[in-house]
Parts: sequence; C-alpha cells; structure tokens
Amino acid sequence: MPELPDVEMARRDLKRWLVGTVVTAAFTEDARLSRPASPRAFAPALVGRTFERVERRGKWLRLDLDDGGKVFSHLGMTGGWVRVALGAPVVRFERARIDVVRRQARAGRKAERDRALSVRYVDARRFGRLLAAREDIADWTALGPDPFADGIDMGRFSQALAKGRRAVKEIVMDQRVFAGVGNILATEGLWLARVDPRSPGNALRLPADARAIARGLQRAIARELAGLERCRDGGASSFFVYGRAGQACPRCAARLSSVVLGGRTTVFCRECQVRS
DNA sequence: CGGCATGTTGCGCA
DNA sequence: TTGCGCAACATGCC
Repeated sequence: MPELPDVEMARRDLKRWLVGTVVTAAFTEDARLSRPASPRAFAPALVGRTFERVERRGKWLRLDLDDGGKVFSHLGMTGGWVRVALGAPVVRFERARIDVVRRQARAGRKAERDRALSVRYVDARRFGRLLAAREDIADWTALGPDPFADGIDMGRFSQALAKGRRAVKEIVMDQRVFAGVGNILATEGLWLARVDPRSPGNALRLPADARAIARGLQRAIARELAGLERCRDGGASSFFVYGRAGQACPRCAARLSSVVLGGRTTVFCRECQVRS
C-alpha cells in the first residue's frame, strides 16, 4: 500500500523497531529488488551496525547506520515491512530479513531474547527496491520536496504548473514536483480542490488554483494518515472518489467519471471539478 | 477467464 | 532536449 501516508506509517514502524538496535543477521537474494547493487552486498553492509535513524522522502525510506552506510527501501506497489519474533519462519512473499538485538547493557538470556526481533520485507510483485549504499542514490536525490515533511513551496509549485500544458494531475504526480504523491492522493487532492484533473497546468488560474490544490493534497494526506493510524491493522481506508467511478459524487451527487491520464485511472466529477 | 491494481522505467516517436 | 503514449515488469484478487 505505498503512497506517502503508507510509507510514513512504515517509517514510524521501522523507527520503533530498529533505531537503537544492532544487526545480528541480514539476508536477501533478490537481485531485482537490490538492483543495481548485488543482493550479496546487503548483509555485509548491515551486520554489526546500529540503526541510527529512519528517514522518508516521498515514497522512499532511508535507514541510516552508525558507520555512515544507508539502506534504501521503496515499497513499489505491494511492498511492506513486518516485524516477527526472532527465528520465526519465512512469511508469505518475504524477500528480505533483518535480525536485530536492542543494545542496552543488561545481561541474562531471557532478557536477551526479549530484546531480539526480526524484521521482514514482503513484496508479492517485487516492484519495490531494497539496497544498501554508502552515499545517497540518484533515485533519492532526484526527489522534489515532500509535501508532508517539507510543506509546499507555492512559488515552485506555481512554476511547475505554468510550465506547460501537461494535465495538472500528471504534474502533481511528478516525483520531482511532489515526492510521495501517487494516483490516490492526486485523485483525492484534486477532487478536494475542485479542479478537473485534465486541466492543462498552464491554463489554471494561478495563485488561486495552486493554493487550492496544495490544500487539497495536504488534506488528503492528513486524512489518509489519520485513517491508517486509527485502524493500524484493520479496515480498509475509504476514499472520497478514488475507486468510485460511476457512484455519486459525495459533494454534488453527480455520477463520478473516469478517464486515463498518464496511464493511470483517474476518477473525478464533471459537475463540481472545474476544467480550465 | 478477463480485467484491474497504491509504482517506475525504458523505448519508439514526435 | 522534451514530452507523450504505452508496454513491460510479476502477481494477487475480484
């Protein structure tokens, strides 16, 4: 479930589970996920190291190690991190494993076991990425500002919109414009902003529409995050319009339409989302 | 069985 | 140099 809010939840989980722990073992053999690095470089980079931080930028996660090494994780379409007991069997779709022990002096075999845990990366379709590196990778540095962590720079955003006649939804989903905004957030944010996703960026009314979209995205992010936080491992979150083509618009009750933009299904309301 | 899926990349063609 | 459209990736689920 990977869009900004889902990745932010993963960051919070990993931070709780891993920061302050030492890696005792690590394993992956999936060259597809570790590309362009070799999966065999994974364990040597991790074992013996302590996790110091877990950062997120858009849909990317970066786990910082005490020797300056970094582990990059992108969840692709179906990736996720789960915590299990140390020594637990391989879980369904498991692609990588990191075993750790919480450092803190306090001997005793029982305590030792309580402080140990295993974190597994699962990913059915394997569209994700997982690799260790010494420096920030290009995928990370190329990302634009994260609308949740960094806020939205209206000047930059307006400039990106005015640049051409690309559909506003495609601009908003461009990871160099807003890191972390995917199909769901873009769809929901534009509905909240009452802006037709097909509108060319350079046709929008500039200060006003940009501000409305920025607010819409932030509302969509906050709402989704709250929903995920509420039912951590339960109910599916529900959306205003995403996945609801043919149903009634929650705002004006017109029938919701669907188009394909940039190869992605886009739901919107012809009645209350203004086309420029 | 067919169609769709929260993401990214690479290719051919303007 | 850009941008656009689209297939491909690998697999689950309805």
